[in-house]
Amino acid sequence: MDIKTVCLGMLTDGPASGYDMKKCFESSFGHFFPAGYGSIYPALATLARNDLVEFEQIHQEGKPDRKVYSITDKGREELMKSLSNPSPSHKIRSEFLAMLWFAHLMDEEQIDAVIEDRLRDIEQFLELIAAFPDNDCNSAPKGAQFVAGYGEYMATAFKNYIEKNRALLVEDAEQQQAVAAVSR
Amino acid sequence: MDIKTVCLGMLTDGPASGYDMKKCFESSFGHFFPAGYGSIYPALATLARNDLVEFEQIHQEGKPDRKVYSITDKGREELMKSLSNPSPSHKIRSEFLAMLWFAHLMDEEQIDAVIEDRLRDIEQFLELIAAFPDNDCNSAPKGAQFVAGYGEYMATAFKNYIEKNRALLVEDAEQQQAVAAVSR
DNA sequence: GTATTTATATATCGGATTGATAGTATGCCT
DNA sequence: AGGCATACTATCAATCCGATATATAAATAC
Repeated sequence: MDIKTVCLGMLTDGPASGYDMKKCFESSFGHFFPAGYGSIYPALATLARNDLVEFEQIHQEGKPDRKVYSITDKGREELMKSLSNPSPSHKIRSEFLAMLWFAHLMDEEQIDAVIEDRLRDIEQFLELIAAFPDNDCNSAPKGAQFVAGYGEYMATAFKNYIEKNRALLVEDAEQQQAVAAVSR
Repeated sequence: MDIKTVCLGMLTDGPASGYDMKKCFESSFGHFFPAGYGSIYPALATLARNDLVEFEQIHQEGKPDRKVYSITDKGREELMKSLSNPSPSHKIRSEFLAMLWFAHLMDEEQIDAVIEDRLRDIEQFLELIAAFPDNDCNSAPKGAQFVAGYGEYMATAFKNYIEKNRALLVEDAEQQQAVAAVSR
């Protein structure tokens, strides 16, 4: 289940260009499996080299050519093989949490700024997901609904946790400042 | 906030070797910011080259030498600069969710296996975090408590979501099988 | 009426990260 | 005797990521 596999999976829904796929990553997929052009185009090139996808070059007036990719039978086989992996990974990489681990080295303003930024991000994500599936790159089979539901559920939980526990961090900073004031 | 910065942060808690730090990543840090030897040793080498850390080579009888790293004043400055970034990232990369997005291409057994595997993983994580902070690489300041609390809260939420919604995925598979049976 | 931004599309490059592997020595289990 | 765990170091190929380049048209801003 690397980016190549995800691209293959997207193509089971119909032919698409690299640009189309990027939009799909932005609108929904990217929230649990991010990818930019630097990943997508090389992935498609490799897939094509291995005959797992094929493409048709379509000329457009006033716009760059499109390369529309479709999955091949060999590609479908490969995809099925990937989907039979019984223990797919699930990883978080959070500068946010890493930073707050060191909250005792930060001052109150910094902590607040970081937390507000994250809350904004979560809010934005919840808005985006509320528009699902209309907005989306495919017409929401059950799996996609499950995943979108996960996104909403977990984002809400995240928000709740921050709101309930942020005081823990900032009080600590206030306390330290108070201690510092006394010791002066 | 890359791995170099995280290593710097860890060293504010006292000197440590690359091996020590790896253990710290395994026991707690790795759950929101994974890193292996392939990241840690090059990071320490670069930090040392830039005088952000210094190290002492300690010979041991019957064991390989240890390189014990400490943060320098220049390193502390650099760390503070990194901690002033007001919008640290927070990313998920989940083969698990990517796979289930394509649940309609999988059969019931595969889906079940994947979900059971994830539930086992979550359970294991909850056990690990229950042992915090005793078990851990440092004595839990507020920030670390906040982050550990996040881990527990979110893992529990994840478990709940799966348990409440897994039927959605499997029923779908059953339904499809029923449809297939009728059309035969 | 020009300037900037947005949208459509491709693609690549340097740097960062990962997972696997290698090497070396002791001790413990069976 | 063989295999595995622990304690340390370290590197390498493969992959991935963020930023950037290129080109044109339409929309929006100033």
